[in-house]
Amino acid sequence: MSTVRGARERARIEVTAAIKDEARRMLAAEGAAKLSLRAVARELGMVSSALYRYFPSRDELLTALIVDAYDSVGAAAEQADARAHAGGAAPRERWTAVCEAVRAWALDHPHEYALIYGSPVPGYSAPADTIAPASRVGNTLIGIVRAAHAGRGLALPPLPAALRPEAVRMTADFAEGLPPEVTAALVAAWAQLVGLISFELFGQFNRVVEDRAAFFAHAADQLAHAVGLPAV
Amino acid sequence: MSTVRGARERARIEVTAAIKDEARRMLAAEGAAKLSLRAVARELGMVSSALYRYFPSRDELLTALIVDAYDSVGAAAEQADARAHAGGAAPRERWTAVCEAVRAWALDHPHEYALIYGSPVPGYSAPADTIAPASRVGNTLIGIVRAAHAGRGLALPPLPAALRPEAVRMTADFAEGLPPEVTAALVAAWAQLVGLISFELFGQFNRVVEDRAAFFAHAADQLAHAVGLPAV
DNA sequence: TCCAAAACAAGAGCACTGCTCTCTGGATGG
DNA sequence: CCATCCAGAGAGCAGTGCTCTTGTTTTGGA
Repeated sequence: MSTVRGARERARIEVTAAIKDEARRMLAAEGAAKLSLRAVARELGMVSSALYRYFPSRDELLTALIVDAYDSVGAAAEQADARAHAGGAAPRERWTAVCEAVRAWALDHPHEYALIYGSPVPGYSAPADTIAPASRVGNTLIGIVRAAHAGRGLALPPLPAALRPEAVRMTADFAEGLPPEVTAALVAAWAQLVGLISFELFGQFNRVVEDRAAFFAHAADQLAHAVGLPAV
Repeated sequence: MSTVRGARERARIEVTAAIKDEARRMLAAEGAAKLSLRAVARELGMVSSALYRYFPSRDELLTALIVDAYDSVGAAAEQADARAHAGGAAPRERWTAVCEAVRAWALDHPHEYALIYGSPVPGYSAPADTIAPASRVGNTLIGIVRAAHAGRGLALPPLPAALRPEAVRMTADFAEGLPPEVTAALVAAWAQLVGLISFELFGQFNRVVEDRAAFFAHAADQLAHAVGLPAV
C-alpha cells in the first residue's frame, strides 16, 4: 500500500502536501476568490507552470481543499459527539454539542465554510470523491437521533401524504430504522442548521441579531425538538 | 425631482441602465465570477475604461445588482403575500405562500440568489443602501406573524433566560408588538428557510432529497408551526 | 453669443490571472 | 550504461481590473 517506493514518490507527495498547505493558508487569509496558483507557486519558490504537474487546474486544487474542509468539519462534529457521548450526555445534549461544534468550526474557518456551504464556485462541482466526506456531519446527526430512537422511541406528527414516499425512500437510503417523519425532519434540520450559521457568518444577522451565541444555542435546541429529541 | 434636465442626464441614466441590464444578463447566464467589466463594455460597444464613468469599480456594479436582487425577491414575496391575503388565506397559508414564492424566485434566479444569500464575494460588503431592500422579505414574514398575533395571539414556549434580553431588544428594534419568543423564532425561521433553499440550490440535496417540492412544502409548513402560526 | 468648465469616450499601458507549449537536466529502472 | 520519464523553467497567449492621458462634446454662466 503505502510502501515508500522511492525518493521520487516521496518528493511528489511532499510537494503536493506543501501546495495544499500553502493554498489553504491563502484561502484562510483571503478567501477563495483571492487564491491564485501563481501566488502559491511564488510562495513555494517554484514557477507557476510547475504546479500543473500536481494539480491539473485551479479548480482541482479547490476541490482538494473542499474535500479537506468537509473532513475537517466532519471530524469536529464527530469529536464533539464522542466527547458528549463519553460524558454520558443525553441525545438532546449530544445534538446541541454537535451543532455548537459545527458553528465553532465555521467561525474558526470562515472561508473554508464558505467554500463548502456557500455558493458553489465554478458553475458547480460535486465530484464523486466529495460525497463521502460531505456526509460526515449528517451521519453524526443521524447517529444521535438513531440512538435516541432506539432508547425510547421518537414520536413526531405524521407526514403529509405527498411526502411520505420520499421520506420512506430517504430512510431506506441513509437512515435505516428511523421513522420516516424523523428522517424528513432530520434532513430539514440539517439544512436549517447550516442556514443559521450561514446567516451569522455571511453578515445577514448584522443589525439584527447581536448575541449570536445565545441565539444559536436556543435555535439549535429548538432544532433538536423539531427532530423529536426529548428535552432533558 | 425627476425633471428631465437635459440630454446628458438622460443619456447617463440610460447608459447606466444598459450597463446594469447587460451585467444582469451575464450574471444570470454565467454567475458572478464570470461577470467582467470588459465583457459588458464589449457587448455595449464601448471601451472598458469608459465604463468607469458609471461605476467606480466592479464591486460597485455587483453591489448595484445585489440591491436589485434583494428588491426582486422582496417584491416576489410581497406579491405572493398580497395575493394570499386578498384570497382570504389564513396566516399559515400566507406564510407558506411567501416561502414558496422565495423558493420559486431562487430557482428562477439561481445566480442572483447566490449573490445575495451565498458567500459574500469581496471579503464582504454590506453598504448601507442594501439594508433596506435586504429586509423586505423579512418584513413580509413579520407582517404575517403580526397579523396572526393580533388575530388570536400566539403561544410559544418561554425563552431561556440567556436569550430573553436579546429577544426583547430585537422585538423593540424591528418587530414591535410581538412576544419576544415569537420574534426569536421568526428570525431563526427566516435563516432556516434560506438554509433549506440554499441546500437545494447549491447541490447539497443531490443524492439525498429527490422530491424537493414536496420536501420544501412540508419544511415550510413546519417552520410556520415553529413561529406559532396555528394550523389551518 | 462665446468660452471656460465639466463630462465623456478612447487608447495605451500596468500588473495580475489561468493555462499551454517547448525545452533542459537529472533521477529511474531495465 | 543508457533510454525513458518527469519535475521544473521559461516564454507566451488571452484574458482580467484599473489608471492615466489625450482628444471631443455638451453644458451653463458671463
